[in-house]
Amino acid sequence: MPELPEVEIVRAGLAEHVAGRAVGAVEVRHPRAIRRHLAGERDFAGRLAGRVLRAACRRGKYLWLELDGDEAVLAHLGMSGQLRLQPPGTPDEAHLRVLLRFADGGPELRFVDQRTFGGLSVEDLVPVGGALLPRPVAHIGRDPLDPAFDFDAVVAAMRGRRTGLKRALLDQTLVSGIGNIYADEALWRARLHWARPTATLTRVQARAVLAAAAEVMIEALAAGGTSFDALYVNVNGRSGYFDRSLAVYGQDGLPCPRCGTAVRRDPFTNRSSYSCPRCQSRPRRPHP
DNA sequence: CCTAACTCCTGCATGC
DNA sequence: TGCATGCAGGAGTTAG
Repeated sequence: MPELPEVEIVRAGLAEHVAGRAVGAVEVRHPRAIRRHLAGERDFAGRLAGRVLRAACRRGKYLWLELDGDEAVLAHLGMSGQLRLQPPGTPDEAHLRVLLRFADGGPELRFVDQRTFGGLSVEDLVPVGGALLPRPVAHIGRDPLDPAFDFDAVVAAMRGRRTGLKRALLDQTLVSGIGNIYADEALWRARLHWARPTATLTRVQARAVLAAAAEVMIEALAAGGTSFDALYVNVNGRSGYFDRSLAVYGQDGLPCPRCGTAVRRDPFTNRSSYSCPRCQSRPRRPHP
């Protein structure tokens, strides 16, 4: 569910409320939430107790809290994960999966996840291309909001792919942080069709869609993220309101804000793509 | 090597 | 009302 802006808002909340605090008792309420921590529940809880959480970091949709000693608690929210701060004693949320208490007795950190696609794990930090990343994040590309994001290199790599443009935007090894919502919004802003073969893009077009992705995600960040329901909230349980600013995503049949043509929904890899049929003309030879 | 379908879950809206 | 179906903001795994 959450894409870069939503994950960044959560990261900022963790930096403000959790960084510098020592972990106390940890409770794993659902084993699936730590399935990527191969050593199991006891190891997970034991490894965290007494450790101080340092900086809150992010790459794409992954976020992590550095621990002393080249390790980190890695979190991925999947489709429905939330990290929330709650006063001790707050009743369990319906889908509470992991509970982190702190030695100072202050607000607890709770991982809540309806669909259990997300999870937590403790990982080694490894150097990758000038960054220090949790091992499972080593293959994830930089995101367009990263100061070190290399537009020229990504443009070249994208044009070398034999796939459709939206598939490329969603490939987290090429460019990270973009999900189904912001891919559709970036394509609309750049007036490009989701099935456009990446190999036929000009450099200017490829750069434009990446710039549009950066732009729309910065705007969403400023609006507190996109939320259609209670499934996305920040660490304090508040929703964002960027959904009011979406041009095409979820706007099937509604007028395109630019030309008034009805927005169309197409099936796309068992999900949906939303686009304006007039602004985003279908390529002569669309990528299947 | 690269690309794409499949798969893991729960809950909700929709239609018969 | 009850039940089946499809769909939802993700990504690792596997098959080709």
